[in-house]
Amino acid sequence: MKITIKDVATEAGVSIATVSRVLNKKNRVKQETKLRVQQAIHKLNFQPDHTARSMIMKETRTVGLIVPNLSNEYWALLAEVIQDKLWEHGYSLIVCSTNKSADKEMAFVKSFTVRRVDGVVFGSSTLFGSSRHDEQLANMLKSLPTVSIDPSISGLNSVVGDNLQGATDAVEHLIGLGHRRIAYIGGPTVSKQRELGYRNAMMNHELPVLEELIKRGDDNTIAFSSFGYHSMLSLLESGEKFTAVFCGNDLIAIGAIRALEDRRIQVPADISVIGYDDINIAALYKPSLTTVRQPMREMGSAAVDMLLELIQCPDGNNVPKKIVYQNQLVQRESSGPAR
Amino acid sequence: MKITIKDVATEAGVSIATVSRVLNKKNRVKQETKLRVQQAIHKLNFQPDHTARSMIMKETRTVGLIVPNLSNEYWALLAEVIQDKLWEHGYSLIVCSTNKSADKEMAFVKSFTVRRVDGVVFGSSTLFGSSRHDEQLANMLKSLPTVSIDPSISGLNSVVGDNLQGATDAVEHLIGLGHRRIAYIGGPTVSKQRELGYRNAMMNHELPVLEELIKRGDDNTIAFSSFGYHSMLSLLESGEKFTAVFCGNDLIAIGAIRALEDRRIQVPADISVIGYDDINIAALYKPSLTTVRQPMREMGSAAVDMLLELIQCPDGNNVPKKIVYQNQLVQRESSGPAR
DNA sequence: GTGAAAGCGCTAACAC
DNA sequence: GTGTTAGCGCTTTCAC
Repeated sequence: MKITIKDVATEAGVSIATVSRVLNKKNRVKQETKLRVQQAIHKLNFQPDHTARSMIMKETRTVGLIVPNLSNEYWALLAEVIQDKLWEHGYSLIVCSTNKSADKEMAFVKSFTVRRVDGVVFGSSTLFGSSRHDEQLANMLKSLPTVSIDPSISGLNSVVGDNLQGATDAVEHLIGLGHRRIAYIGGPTVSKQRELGYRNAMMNHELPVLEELIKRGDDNTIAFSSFGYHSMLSLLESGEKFTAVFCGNDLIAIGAIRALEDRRIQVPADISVIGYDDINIAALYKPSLTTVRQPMREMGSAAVDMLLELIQCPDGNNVPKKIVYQNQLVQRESSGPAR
Repeated sequence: MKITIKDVATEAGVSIATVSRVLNKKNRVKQETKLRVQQAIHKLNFQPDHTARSMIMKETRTVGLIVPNLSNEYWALLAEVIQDKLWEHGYSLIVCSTNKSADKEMAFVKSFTVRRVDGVVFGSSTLFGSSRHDEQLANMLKSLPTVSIDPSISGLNSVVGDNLQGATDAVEHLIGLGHRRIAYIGGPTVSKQRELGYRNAMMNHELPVLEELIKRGDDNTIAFSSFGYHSMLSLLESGEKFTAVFCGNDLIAIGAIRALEDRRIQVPADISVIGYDDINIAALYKPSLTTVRQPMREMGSAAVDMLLELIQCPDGNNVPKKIVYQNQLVQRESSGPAR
């Protein structure tokens, strides 16, 4: 049988109200009774029921997190940072990974409302369109204190990385190195902003954007690295000339490099390759990857700050904010001067 | 104002009990009233309060997970698998990462009891000794339906990988390739079983275990890859001869390979390297890593099965079980015949 | 300072 | 079939 506040009250010879008072250290209790109660608590090893408390206080001290998956380092790190910071403020984190299923996404949010979480952090790479489904999801999200990471959903607070700028910088770095024919391998579920950055840089320098040099793919189930591998192969086989390739993320870049090596093409001597995200392995890979860093720790931390503020003053001004983090080019071995 | 069961009852012109009945589809309700209630629920967009329900039902449909960290692919994958499977059974997952802090570990478990989670999955690489602290932790864990992953704590159900056997196989593979002087780089927080496997294989073949060829390290804060890098450097500088090295995990192996490459030593032509875990990058790395695979998906899935059983029949036979998964050697490019 | 009592939103007897 | 009522374990007025 679980120990309740009643047992403690009996043990200490006081009323449950008094026990509650020492538990919440709000109203002052006579030092002597307080001590008696504390002893009783200790003796019975009483743990106040969080569930009952939640019901009255109308707060669960729980927040929900939605991410596409955890096997992606990017999201795993985010989850870790968020959990860590939330914990410092007394909150627990329910983590949900969608595996890119829109249905699950919806079901998770629904479960968050039912569970009365105090807030939610929404990270998702499913492209937010204006479909019936997305609209419905956005509405559910809006009824909860929510901050969105990465997709910036109109009407919601969000923290995002400047993918457009990061991608532009990456491609301009390539152009600065003398490259003119630059390919782009985007991959499924990669931010459209990155492709846009590629186009932006090319246009800025009046370089033609050749659709033959662009690979996108839409198969969610394929691993990024193998997508990169096969895209590179098909690029090579197309016969189109190019001296550099900008990839939608690091895993794609690694796959692409593998394909080049298999064909005895040197990186960066023959072809330069750039990735995105700066995952752990980027610095360790051989050749180490030139890439663009998303400041995940900062983004996660900022998201928590925003969320906590939303939770604490629900009536605060509700003009949605967006925090945009700069993405930084990290030059390493995989990019070099054009032949 | 939140919509409650009362509002629905009023709207539908029935009592709250009837609403509850259609909600729980237990006792049968007249088709007609049921319809009226459902319409009211829909119209008011009523979401039954999970918190209130939990209090009565004495179950929160929540389980807690403790892992050292999420930035480690190994644990991230585990968390993902567990969350996924739990969700299918209607449970949510609270994820906590300890960053190897014993204090946090304890605090998390305490919060789990307070939050009345229905069960906990405990994964931790902190070596379980018999210290005062560990004993206390084990006791708290035992008061909850718990299954432990990796450390097998006496008195708890657990699912583990056979690190001893996996490591033995790896080193015997090296020995089979003609290697005689084999080094071991263990790293902080790496399962002791792996070192034991190394020693086991050496002994099986009557090969001397040279302490000079063993690197362990105890600095929790250092990244595995850089630990591998520096350990390899120090091994090289020690002047001791060796033709192969078995590493405590893949990241350490990658660090070690980087060090060898920096010294213009070829892998595997000059020195063979083996890792452990078979993380994603292992197959992608150049050279691809010979390693030992821990079947994380299976382990996570088994843990959930065990936990669910524990939760569903708390009075079941309580002889703790342990499921041991074989670890499989995966031969790739980084190991080859001894010179 | 402290206790009695009224709920929080729901489920589960127990009547009718 | 459906309504009434008594809680679940706590916090919080409101008296004293």
